[in-house]
Amino acid sequence: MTETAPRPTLEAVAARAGVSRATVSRVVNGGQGVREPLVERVRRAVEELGYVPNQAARSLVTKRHDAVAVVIAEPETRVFADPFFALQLRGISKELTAHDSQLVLLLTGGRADHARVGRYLAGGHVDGALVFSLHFDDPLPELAQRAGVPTVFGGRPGWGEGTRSAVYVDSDNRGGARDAVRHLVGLGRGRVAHITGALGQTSAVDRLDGFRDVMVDVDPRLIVEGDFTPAGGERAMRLLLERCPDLDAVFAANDLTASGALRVLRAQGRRVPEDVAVVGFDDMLPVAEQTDPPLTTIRQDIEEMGRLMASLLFRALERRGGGSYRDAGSGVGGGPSSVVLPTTLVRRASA
Amino acid sequence: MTETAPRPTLEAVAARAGVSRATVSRVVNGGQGVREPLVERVRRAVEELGYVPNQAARSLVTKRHDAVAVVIAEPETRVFADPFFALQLRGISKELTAHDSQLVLLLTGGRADHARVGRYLAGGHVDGALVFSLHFDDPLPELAQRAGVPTVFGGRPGWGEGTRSAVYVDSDNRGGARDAVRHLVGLGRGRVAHITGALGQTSAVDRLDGFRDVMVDVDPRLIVEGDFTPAGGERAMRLLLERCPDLDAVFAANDLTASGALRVLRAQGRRVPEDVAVVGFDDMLPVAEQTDPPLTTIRQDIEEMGRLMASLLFRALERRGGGSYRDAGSGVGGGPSSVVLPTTLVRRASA
DNA sequence: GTGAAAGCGCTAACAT
DNA sequence: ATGTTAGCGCTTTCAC
Repeated sequence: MTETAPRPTLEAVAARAGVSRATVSRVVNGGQGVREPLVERVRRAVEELGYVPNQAARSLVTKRHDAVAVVIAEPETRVFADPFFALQLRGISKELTAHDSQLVLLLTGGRADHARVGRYLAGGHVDGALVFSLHFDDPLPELAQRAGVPTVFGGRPGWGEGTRSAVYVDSDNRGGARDAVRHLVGLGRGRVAHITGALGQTSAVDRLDGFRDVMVDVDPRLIVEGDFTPAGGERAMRLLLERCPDLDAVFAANDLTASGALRVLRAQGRRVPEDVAVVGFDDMLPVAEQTDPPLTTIRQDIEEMGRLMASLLFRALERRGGGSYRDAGSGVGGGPSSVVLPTTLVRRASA
Repeated sequence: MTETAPRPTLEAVAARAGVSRATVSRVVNGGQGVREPLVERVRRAVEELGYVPNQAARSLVTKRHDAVAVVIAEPETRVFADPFFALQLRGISKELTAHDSQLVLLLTGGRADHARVGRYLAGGHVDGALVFSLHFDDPLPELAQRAGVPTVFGGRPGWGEGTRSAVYVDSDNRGGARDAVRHLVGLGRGRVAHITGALGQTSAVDRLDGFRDVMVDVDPRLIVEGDFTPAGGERAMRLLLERCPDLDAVFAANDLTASGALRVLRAQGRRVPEDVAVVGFDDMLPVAEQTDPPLTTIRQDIEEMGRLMASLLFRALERRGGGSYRDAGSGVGGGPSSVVLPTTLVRRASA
């Protein structure tokens, strides 16, 4: 175990350098308006003492934390099983680094954690929050709101109370779904099935809506609920083949679901795409390119979504000038507004 | 974007309840030694104002943060591609929740991030740190040490300067590897190959040592370096088949590596386990059970490792009584010491 | 049992 | 350009 070194304070550095605390503070924070010889003396003292500013003390007065919370409303197991989050975090991470902000990841796998997360956000540990994977009944938007923490959502939140003015970044789920289904129809398929995502999330609902936009009056047995996991895809596919052995195409709500469906199709001797054409959603490379056959899917730029979320958050932070974020943006009009990113069809072998 | 509510302070609550700040503080922190009617009044005021303590202010005086940093020295893409981390985090998460501590995840994908992580740790945001996936040249142990933050490592750290007294939790990598290789030998295999992990990490080195313990004087061409990823496993397996077409068994440094190796073996028409027997390491269920054929492997209880790391950290925190951790443990003798967990062979179809 | 007051370590006016 | 000083919001002696 590491030793307990009693950390030196500003005071100590000042004493050592023979200057006032204010001067040390100035040097530590960029050294503006301090003459060279003094800067040098202070720097040396800092070095010798191994001084590092106490952030709690600093935040107390500046109201800044240089940290942003990323809240993911899923249990660890799902978060880490789905490459989706990795990509999104990557985008966020890049943007935060550019703003010299720390990324603080909070996973909230269940009701019990919510209180803790709420306390953390309200406790003033972070300048803002990026919240993902919201479910319809989720209290998180409320919590963030009441905590007074500027928040940007990943994916359109379901309409909760205080969510009307929420800023979010989303993909054009409905439009992408329409493209996927039109592609299948264009291939001459008439019995197109849909395995939905977890319908507690707007992305799943939107994709279902897109499916329906094209397949009006579809046989309801051709729609089965999944949950965005491979296992869910397998289950749904089996059910589908049982109920509608004559289906000739499947639109799966995401690539993971499609991969499960493909396994079942192969196991039951259906050839893809000859007998059944399959289209996924996400274009998660490690999944879509590894399936057999490789997956035709709807691409969304997930990393960019993450980057954009962080970027919107910083824009908001600058506007409100919270704490010392006083290099406020030009700030004409209201805060930043939501963004919906386009999707594109990526054709591989499965459809 | 959420609105900016000016957060109420202790002072405000005190005024509203008609008591002193001290009393409010007492109530907020458990209400010991305050009479019932007052407690009630204060509670109501807290409720009405939506008061939440400012953690920066609190930490400034208590020196406690009720938060623990988990530092993973890998880029996001790897962290999220490897179920290993998910499991470990799960164990940690459980233990932290039990201690009502927040988990703050810091990913450090490159040299550039190290400074930021170091500053974060030294800045006094957390009570302790749990550090993973260390590489030999990693400056992280040094940083944590100098930051004066109690730290527990996941996996034996390579011997850096200040690492002599490091506390860590590890699996018996060497012993497990021996078991794996002995199992293969017991199956009558004579040409046993080894695909190593990333040799910059002690776990990979220890497993290689275990392999060598059993296969003394092994043909050096039977050892190929991998990197703990499926792609690395594929690459290594191809090289192995080219150099030693007569090999009849493979011990892969982890399950992910084994899965890559299996793909190549199948593609090249080798039957597993008839022609080539394969053993992995980790017993990562989503991987080991899904391969074709299911993988014989060495199980380590990863979740338990995580739980244990957190548990050791808390024990250390209690001992040092840092800040108000004054319910110090019985504290006889030195701090907690490292733990090495046993492994077990899990037999499936591949060997 | 309750309140008054002294800081925790830092930044930001304000003086000089 | 540098120093002095007043807090930031909270906990914690110490009196009452």
